[in-house]
Amino acid sequence: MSASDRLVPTRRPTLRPTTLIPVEDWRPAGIEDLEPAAWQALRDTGNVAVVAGPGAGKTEFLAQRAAYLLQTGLCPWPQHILAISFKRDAAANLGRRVAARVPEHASRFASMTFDAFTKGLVDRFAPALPPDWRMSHGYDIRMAPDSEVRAFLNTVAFSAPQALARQVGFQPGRFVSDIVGGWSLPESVPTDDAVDAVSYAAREWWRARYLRPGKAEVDFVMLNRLAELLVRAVPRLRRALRMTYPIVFVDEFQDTTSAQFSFLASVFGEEAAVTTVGDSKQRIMGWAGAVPEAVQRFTSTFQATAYWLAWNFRSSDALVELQHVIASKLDPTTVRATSKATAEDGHEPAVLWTFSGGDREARFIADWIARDIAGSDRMPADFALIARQKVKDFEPLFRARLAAHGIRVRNDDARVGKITLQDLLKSDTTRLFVGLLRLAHQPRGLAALWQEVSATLERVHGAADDETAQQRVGEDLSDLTTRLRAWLQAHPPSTTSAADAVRKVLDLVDSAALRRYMKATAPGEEFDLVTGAFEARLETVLDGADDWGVVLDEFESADAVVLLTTHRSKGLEYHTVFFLGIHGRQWWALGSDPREGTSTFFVGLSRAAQRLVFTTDRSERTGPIAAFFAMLTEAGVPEVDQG
DNA sequence: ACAAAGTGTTTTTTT
DNA sequence: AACACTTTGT
Repeated sequence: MSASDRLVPTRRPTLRPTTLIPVEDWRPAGIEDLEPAAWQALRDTGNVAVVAGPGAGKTEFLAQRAAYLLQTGLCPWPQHILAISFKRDAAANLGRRVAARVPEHASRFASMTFDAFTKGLVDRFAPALPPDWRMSHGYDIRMAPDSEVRAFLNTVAFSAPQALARQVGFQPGRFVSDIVGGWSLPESVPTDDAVDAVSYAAREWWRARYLRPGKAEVDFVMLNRLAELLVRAVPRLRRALRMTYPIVFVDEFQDTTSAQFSFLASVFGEEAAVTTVGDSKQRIMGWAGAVPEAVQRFTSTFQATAYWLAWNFRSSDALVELQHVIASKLDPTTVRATSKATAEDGHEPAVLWTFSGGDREARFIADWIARDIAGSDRMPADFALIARQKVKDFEPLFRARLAAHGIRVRNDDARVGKITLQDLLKSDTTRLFVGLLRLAHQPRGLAALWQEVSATLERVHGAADDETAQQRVGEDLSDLTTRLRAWLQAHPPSTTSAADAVRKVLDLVDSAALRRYMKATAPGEEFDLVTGAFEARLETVLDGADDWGVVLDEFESADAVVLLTTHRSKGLEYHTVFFLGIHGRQWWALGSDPREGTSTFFVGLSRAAQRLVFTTDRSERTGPIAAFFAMLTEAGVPEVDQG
């Protein structure tokens, strides 16, 4: 999808709905009911700040509010709702949820990331930038590494006028997010040096990377600033945006950066009805530039009404109780949530296990998980191993100990070739290759996968709206899988190299067309990097396998115990969570920022639906980490020494 | 050649 | 805070 398609949705003409539901008759679809505060927030047509703790169903709330506004005509045809998320995953999830709830209105719900939206504006309207900021040779996207920011700040301190030289010593880690992100571009580039340090440094930054001969170089913060300038400088654009999107949603608002906040205020500050959802107790991106009190700032700047959701659909009553102890430390005014999840019998909800060493810990937990799976209908994917940082260090031990029970471990952040496992597994190229191999290996019973693969191939060959072309793609796919099947049968995994397998697949598909398609639809996803990583992953999983089905299962590791950082775990949930490494070495930053550290602790422990196991070693419990143990004691979490 | 001193990293997403 | 790695000093 190109940027212009996203900005003003033109995919296909939206049919005007014939029937609208009267406001008083509207009922939520797909769920039983909403809590009273959610009903109020849903019906509030002004700016709304929804404060919702873990498990409150933020995505569901937004989907229901979208359904309500679209079905009752409060967001009248042909106007759209713009839903902004931070991650692509979250944007896609919300879009899918709305499509499931109100398919007839889904085309008027635009769910995208902040960066996709601002980049789309820049790409479409760059020629309308004020003369000083006009691009002559396009731009490249490149994030400056910390070292480069450091070097830049040194140069600036050296070249700055005497009066400013001392003040431009900005923190390199915060410079782009706070200083560049907080500086609104003036319509003409200031020529006067005798300004404040912020304007001086920001202008120099733009000079070095953007206002230079040749191709400009930008990061997403700069794209945001350019988009904000465009909307400010081109009144017709601002009007068009407000006409198209009278309703705006922003998810995970506690993580909003200076630039994003200022963009929202500038574009949708008046007229549009903005709904934000978030939980300041889960603000763990402060170090990356999240503004300290985004929710409060929103409420005052946008004169929004705040609503507090108090139901928890995720966690059992006992775990909600535990969460409340920690939540109260972060915000003493927090109201205790009400668990709407059924507590399973026979579980100890929360416990602290102490171990004498990492190997002992991995073995004990692996045995425990294996026993639990054997005695229940749970799967490996119901278990998560969460740690504050450096999960890579935990990986080998847990992998080995769980493998002894035939259980896989997946670390989505692990490097495969030059990308992460997560990026590899999510890539369309990978999904296509794995799909083809699966269809070739197992010809029957994979109708849904056949659908997915042929849909991808139709898009690759531009056959989406052409029935004869679609038929040809279908025939080609049959032929391709037949030939690949013969090859797989002749080449068992044990005697095959990953390089040969990748070469075979690339040989059978129209790889030139695929490369072109990927370049157009996923420009950030380098085809060669993905195929390289695909080969690397395949090589590792080929090792010792004697069946292609097993190889593919191992490749995807869809059903595996996941190993992830607390940050990555945000928004996810698992039946059983092992929160590893409750000690000072993992939590070294707790002393310097107790608020953010405690929030990180809160995020991690609130992922558990039924069972939560904290683990630690026998090291000292003094220092800042003592606060965690005090909270666990206060919550009545028993401690068991497991040797 | 080796020790001391210094630096970077840790938690991350966005086309 | 703690560890890995690099640069500097003797």
